[in-house]
Amino acid sequence: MQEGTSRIAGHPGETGVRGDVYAADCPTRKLLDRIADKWSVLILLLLGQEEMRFNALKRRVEGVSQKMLSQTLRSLERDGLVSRTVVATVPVTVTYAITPLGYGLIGSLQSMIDWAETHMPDVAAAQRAHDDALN
Amino acid sequence: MQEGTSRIAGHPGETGVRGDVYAADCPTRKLLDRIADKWSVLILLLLGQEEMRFNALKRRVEGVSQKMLSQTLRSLERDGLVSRTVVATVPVTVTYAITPLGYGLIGSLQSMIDWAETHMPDVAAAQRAHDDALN
DNA sequence: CTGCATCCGCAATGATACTG
DNA sequence: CAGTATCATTGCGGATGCAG
Repeated sequence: MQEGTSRIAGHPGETGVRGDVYAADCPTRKLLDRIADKWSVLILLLLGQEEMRFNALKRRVEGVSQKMLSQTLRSLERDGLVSRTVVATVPVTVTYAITPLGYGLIGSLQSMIDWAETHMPDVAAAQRAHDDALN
Repeated sequence: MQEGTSRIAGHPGETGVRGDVYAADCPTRKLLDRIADKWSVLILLLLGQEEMRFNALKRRVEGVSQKMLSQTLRSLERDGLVSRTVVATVPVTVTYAITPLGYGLIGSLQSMIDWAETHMPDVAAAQRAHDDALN
C-alpha cells in the first residue's frame, strides 16, 4: 500500500471520516458519481485536447445519443468543468471547451486511459482465462 | 504531444498505434466503460487498501445493492482486476482482493478521488454560480 | 445549425425474498 | 455469509417535433 495521496480511512468502524467517498451522503461521493461516468470521461478528454461544437462531439463520441450528450454537457457545465460559448452568428455557433478547473482533472483521466490502453492485453487474457475455466 | 487531434486514430494500424477510445467498437472503449463506473471505482479503491469479504464491501460502499455489488465484482474478477478466494468453512467465507493488474490502476483512480476532494469547493461554487444565473 | 422537450421501448438498476 | 432469482422502478437510447 502506498502512502502520500492515500488518505482514505483504513479500517472499518473507525475514525473520523473526513470526506468519505464511500458515504452516500458525502458531496465528494456525488462528485465521483458524476466524473466516474463513461460519457463524462470521454467528453472531458476530447475537450481537453481542443474545444469542440456539439455535433463535432457527437460525431467523435461514438454511441452517445443526443440526449445523453446534451444532458452530460449540461451537468459538466453546471459543475464548472466545461464552458459553453455561444456565438450569435447566423446559424448559431455553440462551442464547448474545458475550463481551468476541469483541466486539472484531465491528468487523472488521461492516466486512466493510458492504463486501459497499456493493459488491454492483460485484461483480454484474463477474460479468456476466466471464460475457459467455465467450460 | 497531440498534434492535429481532430482525429487521434480513425482506425487501428495507423501511426498512432493507440486504440481510439472514442470508437464504440474499440476494446479499450469497452474497458473504459467498465472502469469508469462509480461502483467499480469505489470497490477497487477499497480493495486496494485491504482485502474484504462480500458483506464488508456492501457495508462500506453505501448505497450499493447486492445485485450491483455481485455483478460488478464478477465483472472485475473476469477482467482480472480482482481475485475471489473461497474458503470452504462452515459458513462459506469468500474474500475479494485486488490483483497486481488491478493495483496498477489504483493510482489513477486515487488521483481522481484526490482531485474530487480537493476541488469539491470549486465545483460547489460553480454550481451555485450556475444556479444563481438561472434565477 | 444547435439544442431542448416528450413519448416510447428496452435494458439496467434497486428492493425483496429465497437458496447453498 | 454469500450469493441468486424475482419483480418493480428507473434510466437510457431512439425518434420525433419544436424553438432560437
